[in-house]
Amino acid sequence: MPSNTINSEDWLAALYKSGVRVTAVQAALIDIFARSEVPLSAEQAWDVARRSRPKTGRATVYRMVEKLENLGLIRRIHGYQGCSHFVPTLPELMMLFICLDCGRADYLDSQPLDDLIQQSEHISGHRITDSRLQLFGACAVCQQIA
Amino acid sequence: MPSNTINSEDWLAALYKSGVRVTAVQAALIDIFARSEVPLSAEQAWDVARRSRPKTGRATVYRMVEKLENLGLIRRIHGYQGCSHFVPTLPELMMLFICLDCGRADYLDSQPLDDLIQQSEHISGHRITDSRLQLFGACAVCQQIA
DNA sequence: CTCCCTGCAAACTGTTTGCAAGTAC
DNA sequence: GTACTTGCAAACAGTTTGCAGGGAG
Repeated sequence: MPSNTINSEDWLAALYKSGVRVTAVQAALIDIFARSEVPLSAEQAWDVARRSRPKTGRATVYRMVEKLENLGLIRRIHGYQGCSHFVPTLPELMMLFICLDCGRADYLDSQPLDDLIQQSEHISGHRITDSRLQLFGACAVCQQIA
Repeated sequence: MPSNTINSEDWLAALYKSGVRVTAVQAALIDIFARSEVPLSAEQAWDVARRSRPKTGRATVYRMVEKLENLGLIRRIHGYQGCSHFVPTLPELMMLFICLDCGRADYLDSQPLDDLIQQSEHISGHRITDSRLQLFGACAVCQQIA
């Protein structure tokens, strides 16, 4: 299904630019998030990281996740299973669909959402500066299987 | 601003109908959520509850919040400050705006969201069974003040 | 009278912090 | 060499669980 194509090198470059020192742990973590087909929590990322680097510290992963989130490279998703899972951020595509069967995330064109927000701003009189939309259901593939 | 008009009696009736025993603590908690102008966490609801009933147990509040959520009387919001705050559920109005200045919640007409979801279903091929949309910004009142 | 609800305390989970040693630059 | 990172262990916060006593139906 969705091809969350992320370029690890871009991420490393972004980290470097932000003044963060680029280390092996970081490169590993970035790779883990970039490659994962499903949203990962910090805890899960830690588990994966230890498979190749057993001595990786838990706190390191949590700190790294925080940095990646602050830099906007990963994005926290707010869903059924809690609010501690992250997906790589794809530029300008914020509308996220999560399949409740296979767990995979798909990024949808967010233009309709932008329109909706503009419309709501007009009607309500509020100034809307940020939004979170998550969609849940069965993805095209899982519908076939079921 | 928004008038989250909730009828406590309806809630108690819903509880009663669900087989839950109606007690003083429950009535108090329902009142707290119904009256609050801002989303409350279980912890915060506990704090409020103890003002009038100092011996109220923390666990009781957590259990009660869970029940109210399961019954659909309150709804967890997913926002900036975390994902552990709740607002009373207003029937059929799921689109929630949270003011980042005053913290208050406003319910917007969710029809546009329903349309958007239908549209996305068509385009993506996924079957969408649930959604979470949260909007953030400055409410009409806070814009005046600033 | 029965069973659910309550309060208390302890357990648990996910996350954060402090610190000495290590490492990028 | 300097300052940011790391791993470890301990601290922490929010939430859950077990249990004995109390109250609703």
